[in-house]
Amino acid sequence: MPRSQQAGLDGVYAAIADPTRRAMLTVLAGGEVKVGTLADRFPMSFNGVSKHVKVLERAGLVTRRVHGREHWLRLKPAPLREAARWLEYYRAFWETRLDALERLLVPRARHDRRVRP
Amino acid sequence: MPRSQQAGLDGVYAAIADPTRRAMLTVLAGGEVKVGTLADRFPMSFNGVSKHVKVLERAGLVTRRVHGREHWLRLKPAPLREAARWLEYYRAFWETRLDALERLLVPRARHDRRVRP
DNA sequence: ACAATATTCTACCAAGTGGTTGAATATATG
DNA sequence: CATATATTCAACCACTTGGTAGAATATTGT
Repeated sequence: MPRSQQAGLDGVYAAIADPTRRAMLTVLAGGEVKVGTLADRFPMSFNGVSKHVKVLERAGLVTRRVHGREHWLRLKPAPLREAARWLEYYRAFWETRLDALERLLVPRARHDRRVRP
Repeated sequence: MPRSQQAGLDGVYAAIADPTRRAMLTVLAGGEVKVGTLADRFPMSFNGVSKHVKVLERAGLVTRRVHGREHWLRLKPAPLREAARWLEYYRAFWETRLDALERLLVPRARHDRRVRP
């Protein structure tokens, strides 16, 4: 799988590495909320929240619908699916290579043959 | 699931958010390598590589076995398993809530009933 | 003992992050 | 119109990050 397809995921992993932003996604999963409503739920300045939202937007995890002076935020699950898929793909790939290596190095210590006392 | 159990994963997600470090994990999946050998494979100073390795170590993804003047690095897949598990868990959680909401809001536009012309 | 090797540690730099405050902008309401 | 509301933008701060270079440390080989 080409590096180019992977590039977009950097932002997603970076975004979910922050517990505040994960908490925001959980709030967003309950439906659209305004930036201000989101800000009320976090022990942080309005602007602090606004910045986190921008990070989530840049990662493609959240979209914004401006209605008058209100900005409504909506969770976009697609990049999460991608991120989960890739992580699992790589996890399996890395682990398989590692397991294969171990099988090569450890010369098959059979379980059904007892060591002579 | 308590927040405390989640805390360790921040480092893992942050670590894999960097493509250089993901590439390093792929190299490490091929078996133990010295820091220097790893450094030879990346277009970066030895010290740069050493720093990335420390990030991977702090995230628990890599362990170090010092043998004389050589430091051998080994991939530890356990935190990756955890990270993949949690990401999938949350992905499903967020998406399920979102889907439930959509089912609530969109009042079941049946497919098998045609609109009158 | 000496020189080469493998590595970290310290210091530095530019850029990014997480957070703040204050000003600016756009919109709604009296 | 004037004012309150919802939000961004700009500046700033302390800290982290990704990278560099140079000095220090530990080990090996001659």
